[in-house]
Amino acid sequence: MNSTSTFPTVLRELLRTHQAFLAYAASHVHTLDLTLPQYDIIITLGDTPGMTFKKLGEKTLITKGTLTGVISRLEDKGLVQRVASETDGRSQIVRLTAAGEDVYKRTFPEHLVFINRIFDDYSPEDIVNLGDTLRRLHDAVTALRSSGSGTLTDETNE
Amino acid sequence: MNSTSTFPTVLRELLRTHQAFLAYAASHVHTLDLTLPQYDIIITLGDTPGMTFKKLGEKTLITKGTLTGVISRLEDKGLVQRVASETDGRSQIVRLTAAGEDVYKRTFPEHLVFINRIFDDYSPEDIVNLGDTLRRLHDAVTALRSSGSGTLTDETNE
DNA sequence: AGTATTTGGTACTAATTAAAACAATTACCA
DNA sequence: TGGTAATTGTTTTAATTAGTACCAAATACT
Repeated sequence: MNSTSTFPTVLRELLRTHQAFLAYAASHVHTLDLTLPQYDIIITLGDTPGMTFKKLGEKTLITKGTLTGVISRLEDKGLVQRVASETDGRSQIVRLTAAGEDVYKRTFPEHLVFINRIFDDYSPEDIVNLGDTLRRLHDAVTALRSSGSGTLTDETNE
Repeated sequence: MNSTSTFPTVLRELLRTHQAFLAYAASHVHTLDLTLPQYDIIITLGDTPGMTFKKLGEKTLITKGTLTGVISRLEDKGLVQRVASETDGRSQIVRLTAAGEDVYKRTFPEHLVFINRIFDDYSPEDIVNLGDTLRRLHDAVTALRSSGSGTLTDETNE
């Protein structure tokens, strides 16, 4: 009824749902001896010729400082490699090694099946509505973030 | 169209929305020289006589191992205190100190206004629908988690 | 009573996270 | 052209996170 009720209820549900999804996804990824962010990198680089740290961070929503560590650990495992960009002396290109490609091709299809099992009871329309609902909330938050009190930049997609 | 499209689209939106909300909330909480989990503890303990580590973890969705560190840091700041339970020798009761109560009473109302600004363009019905949508997704995930491959217990809400 | 199991909290490790400071490079612009 | 600003990735720090092992207290079960 009053405005104080929306915060604890609705937004806790957002956190709870997010956590539940991460735990579910991690239960599969951990069988591959990879962490969730590490696997996120693998599937983002899959079927691409590699990409810049900057673009990789935008796609995976991982901050550049964090990304350095994640990539280094994947490099130690021999799954990705850094290549200096030829056009920009500041940039590093990250791409899968042969071993990384192998992990991607071998595990991604089953990962997709595992994840999509969540939506077994969703109709195509339900999924569209879910996406719309989340996008609206996202837009409502980011609209405030730019005008509010933070100094965060508005990171649009590509 | 095919099933591979649901994962990257819809679930990325969940992560993106979650991150955007955390960044927005943190922009306010950081002005209080507190982290988000720390402030979460403060507002959870506010208007209560204190509660057990276990219950505090359930309400804030923070794992017990993590909770020990967060509470210790709040204790160092003089905002909460540990009290041994009188009925159960294993339990510790965590409760706000006078200083903690003061922070809570002084900042929570404005925090609520800050957060609820997100829903300025939402009708009461929109908010109910948002909650329902998130809860359905949460239930879909946890239903799999118990039958799937993890050993996680089903933590129902009281 | 007496042992076994469970429970509540702590300690420890590896990884992620955000934030700020930094070096190298590029872009801009007057 | 020369100097300033912006960008890219690394480094460092403090905090959170999940997970495991561990300890003490409480409960269950003979």
